[in-house]
Parts: sequence; C-alpha cells; structure tokens
Amino acid sequence: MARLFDLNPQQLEAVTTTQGPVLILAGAGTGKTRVITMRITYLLHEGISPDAILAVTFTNKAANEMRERVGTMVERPKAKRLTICTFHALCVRILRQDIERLGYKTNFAIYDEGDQLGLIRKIISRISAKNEKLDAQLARNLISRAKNQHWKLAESATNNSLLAAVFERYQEELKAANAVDFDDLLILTVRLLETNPAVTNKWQERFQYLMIDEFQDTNRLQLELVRYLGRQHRNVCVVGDDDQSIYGWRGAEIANILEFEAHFADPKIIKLEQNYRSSNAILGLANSIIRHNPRRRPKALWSEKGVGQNVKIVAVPNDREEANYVVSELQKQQLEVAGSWKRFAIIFRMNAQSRLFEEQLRRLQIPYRIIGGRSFFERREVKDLLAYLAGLANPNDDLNLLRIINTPARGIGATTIDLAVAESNQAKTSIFATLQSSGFQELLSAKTGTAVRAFIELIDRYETQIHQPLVELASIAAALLEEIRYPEELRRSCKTPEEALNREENVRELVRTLADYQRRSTEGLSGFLAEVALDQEREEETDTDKDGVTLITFHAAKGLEFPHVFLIGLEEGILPHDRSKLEGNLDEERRLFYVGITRAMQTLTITHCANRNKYGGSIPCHPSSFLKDLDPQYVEVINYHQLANQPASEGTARSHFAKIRELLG
DNA sequence: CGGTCTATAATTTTT
DNA sequence: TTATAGACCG
Repeated sequence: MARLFDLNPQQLEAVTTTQGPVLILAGAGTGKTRVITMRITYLLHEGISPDAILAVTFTNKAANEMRERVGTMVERPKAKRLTICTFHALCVRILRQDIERLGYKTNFAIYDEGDQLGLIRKIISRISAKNEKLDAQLARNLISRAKNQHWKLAESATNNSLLAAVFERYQEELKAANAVDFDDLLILTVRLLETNPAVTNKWQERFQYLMIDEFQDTNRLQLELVRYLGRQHRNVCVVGDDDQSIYGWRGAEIANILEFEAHFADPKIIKLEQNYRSSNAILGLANSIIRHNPRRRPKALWSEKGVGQNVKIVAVPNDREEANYVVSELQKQQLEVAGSWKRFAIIFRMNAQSRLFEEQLRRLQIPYRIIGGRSFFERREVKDLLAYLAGLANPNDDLNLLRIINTPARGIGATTIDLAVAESNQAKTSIFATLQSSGFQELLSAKTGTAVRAFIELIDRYETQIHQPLVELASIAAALLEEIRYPEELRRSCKTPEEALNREENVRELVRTLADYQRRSTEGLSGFLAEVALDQEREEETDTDKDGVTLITFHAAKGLEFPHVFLIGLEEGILPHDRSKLEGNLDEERRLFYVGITRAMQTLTITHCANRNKYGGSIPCHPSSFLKDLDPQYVEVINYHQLANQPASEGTARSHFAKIRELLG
C-alpha cells in the first residue's frame, strides 16, 4: 500500500475506515474515484475476500472506469472476483437466481423505455374510450413515478381512472410477457429480499463490504436495497455530494444522503474538501453560490492552487451575439495557449440552446462534439433486429412480436394484426399462441393464412436453432437477416442509398456485438438482451479521442472537468428554469449552477443575454437571480459593448493568425 | 400503407 | 421557430 501517503488526511481516513457505516462527503474534484478505488485496494490488502466486496455505481461508464482503475492496483485474479456494477445490473444478478419466487421465469426480458412506451401506447389505444385522452409519454412517467414511490394501484386510481387502468394493465402485460422494466428490477429485488429472508441472508453474507457511489442520486428503492444488503454487517460506505444532487426530478432523494444517520446509525462522516481541479477564484465562486441552499451538509472547497483568473460575467445583447462572443473568445483562448479544442466546454441548461453555438463553430470550422444524442440502440434497424432476437428468445413477448410480425412486409396487415390482438385478449393468451391456433387461422383468407403460417414456421425454426447447444448466435442472426431480406427492406425504406448503407452497417455492428458477447459470456441470448437493455452506450462516447469543443448540458457535465468553461444563458427562466421555479425546485437549480461552475479548472466565463429569440419573437431576458449571490471578489464584469467597439477585427485577425499558424504546420 | 399536412407545445434523462 | 405527433388522403 505504498500509495497511501499520496492521500490527504481526510482521504486517508476515508480509505482506511473499513468497519461500520461511513459517509464520505466528496465535494466536486476532491479525488472521489481515487478514494473509492484505493479503498477497495485497501480492503483486499487487509485480507478481505474480493468476493465479499460490492461497489455500486449509477452508470456503466462509472463501473467500467472503476473496474479499470482497480485493475491497475490489484492482481488480476482478485480483481476479477470483485463485484463492481450498476444498481440495475446488481438487481439482474440477484433476480436471475431467485425471481421464480416472485412468479417470473429466470430468463425474464428487460424492457427499455422505448419498449415501455410501445406497450403503454398499445394499452391506451385498446382500453381508452373515445372521449378519453392520455399521452403515452406522460403515462409512462407517472407510472414510473408511482412505481418508485411504492404507490399502490388504488391510490393512483383516485386521481385518474384511465391512468390507473393503464397502469394495472401494463403490469399484467409485462408479467404475461415475462418482462420487467427498469423500475421493476429494483422493485422486484427489494420485494424478493423483503419476503425471502433466506435470499436476503444469502446476499448479506456474500457482500460484507458495500460501497455506493453518487449516493445523492439514489432513489427510495435503491436506498432500501442498500439497507437490506447492509443490515447484517453494516459495513456500508456511501460516497456522494449533496450539493451535486441534480436528479431530484427523476426520483433521486437528496434526503438519503442528508439523513444517512437515520438508516445506518453512528456513521463515520468524512468530508473531502480539498479540491484538485480548480483555481481558488472558481472555488470561491462555487462556495458563495451553494451557501445559499438551506438544506445541506455545510462544506467549503479549497485548493492549494492560486487564486487564478477571476470569473468573467458577460452581458450580451442577444443569443446570436452570445454564440458569437463565446466562440470567438474561445478561439482567442485556444490560440493563446495553442492547446487542443478538447480543453473547452460550453455548458447550457437546455439542449435547444446549443444550436446557435453549433452553427457558429461550424462557420469558423472549429471541431466540436455534442454529448447526449440519440442512442445507437434507439435506431430503427437496431431495434428491429433486437425485436427479432427478443421474439425468438420468447415468442410470447407480444410487444416484440408485433414489431417484427410484418417487418419486412410479409402480407400480415393491420386488419389481421388487429384481429389477432383482439382474439388474444379474449383468449388471454399471447399473440403468437393466437396465431398458431387453428381457430384463428380459420378466420383468415387463404392468402393471409399462408402468410401467417409462414411467419410461425420462420419463428419456430429459428427459435429451435437458438436453443441448440453451442450455437453461434451471431451467425444465426445473420442467416435470419438474410432470409427475411432485411437489407433489401432497408434499401426500399430509405431515401438515399447512403442512409441504407449506414443502417446496414449498424445492423452488422449489432451482429458483431452479439458475437463479442458470446465470446465472453455463457449467458446466451437473454443475457445478451439484458446487457443491451442495461448498457445503451451512446454513440458519441465511443469516439472520445476525437478532438473538439464539448457542447453539453449542465446535467450531463456532472463528473467531467475542462480547463476552460463557458456557462451560457444564465438568465432568469433558463437557469433557474421557469418550470423548476413553478415546481419549487429552486435549490436544485442552484446546485445545477454549482455543478457547472465546478467543472472549470482554469477559466470560467458566464454569459447572459438582454434579449433572446424564443418561439419566433425576440423577448427580453433578465440576468439569473443566482448571479447576484456570487462573491464579487472573484468576479470580473465585462462590458460587451466596449468589446464590440474595439476594432471589430480582433476576432477576425485572430482567425487569420490561426490560418497562418496552420499553414506553418 | 406511406407520405404530406396541420395542430401543438416548448427542461434536465445515469438504467 | 422548430420538432413532433396525429390526421388525412392518395
């Protein structure tokens, strides 16, 4: 453990306090990840078995990172036996063993948001009367919230009977399809532990040392899960920062970290306040803003670095000028330090704000990357193939069956499908079972009947194949795609040949992913589908080595750092957002601002507009009320008009320099 | 079924 | 302004 003396006293205490509950309040940039990984290493060094250690994160990215970093400090065989995963992956593991006690089969499918939405849409269209309307998206959100808060069906029924009916039906259909959604993973795991002491005991004995990252983001169920797992040994170490709790709207309970003592009595509380990221001007500013939140665990970040440059606050006339100013300022700074574009980030409250900045960056030919685009797995072609695979894994999964039944078109039209759905509802069987029944087939025309039988034969044949021992799933998938002439379908349905080619490549990519999966796992198709559902890697994150200015929301920026940061649109109504003010979440908005500020290492620039184009017209804007809370000692207010009146050519001249520089190599 | 038109709404999005 | 969802028609 040679590296222990690299740690500051608080970090050291956090690493070496292994027994009993521990709450590590890790401020932004205080070396949190390092502490967690060192702590795991230290536990192993103390002779704790790696099998007994569980580290839980929120994202797969965080889990992978942690695994990697521990891997550099611990011998491989030991490292491999550690459990480092997300809450949801942990739940899958627990449920795969014992979910039968709750009446599900162990090969349950996991529905992602798209699947949920599809199912809910289907249910709404089926059971709502003509005069009733219910937005599927809204229904999904309400159902999810209800599930997370342990609401009983009856309670939600008091408000909206259609919603309650949809909710009830939704749960029934999930169960019938042997499927669970993300919320169910947690709910069912907690229920399993609640009702089966033997199971609880098994896992309590297995994981004697728990570590939970980003504890401020845990919801009610996640806390309950931790309580069950940690009850026996009480070696529960949670790490987080209440000041960075920005997911309350999504069910995160900041109370979990604020009232940790209520769940695990007499914890050791350790505050990490020494920051290794930012200048003291930036930290001073951050401290001055977050101080205004009433409910928090008091702490103040400090650094051994110097004060650094003051933070610039710039008022600009309108949003176009804002983009103009920020991008030319950014270009200027880049030129001065001759660093890479990666060092810069533009952070905004709403994705819509990024557009003008994109345009401006493109105009000046500055590379950029936007974080938070569409997931690879949300693409139509990828969903199609996944639906086929899920349909083969379980033909009784109606949702996936409906997706593939006439894709590509094979003569089973809407009328036939409606009939099958109606029949299956009556007979209370799956759609696939309905299709197979001779009673149903008799209702069809000769032509349709043939099409239906061909479809059944196709599914049956491939279903048999994937269940053979030692099969190569990827080659079966490839054969299936070939047989249904999927590439032709893509070419037919795409506007341009390039698009078709691109989509085809996506499909191939998925097949390769499947092959990779089978090379490293024995879990088979349902394991693959679960992994895909739980790890919907966003595409832009795969090419991280590409240079470019980062355009990112305040939310997505949490956990990241950049030498030079621009926080844009700091206006009343944007940050804090009007909707949040309406809902009384001002504190969370302030934390969001705090998160943004603490991303910056060296320089920070904050802008706000006097006018902004919104919904067509130009409307006046006021500076965010947060700005007046900033400690003026660290602030430099820039007069934009003075800047603008300076030889307007400065920016232009700089870019000419840039060109010349480029020419010189 | 698929393309075009029109009405409507307008945060944030780890799994 | 703009994106998107549902309606509507060929």
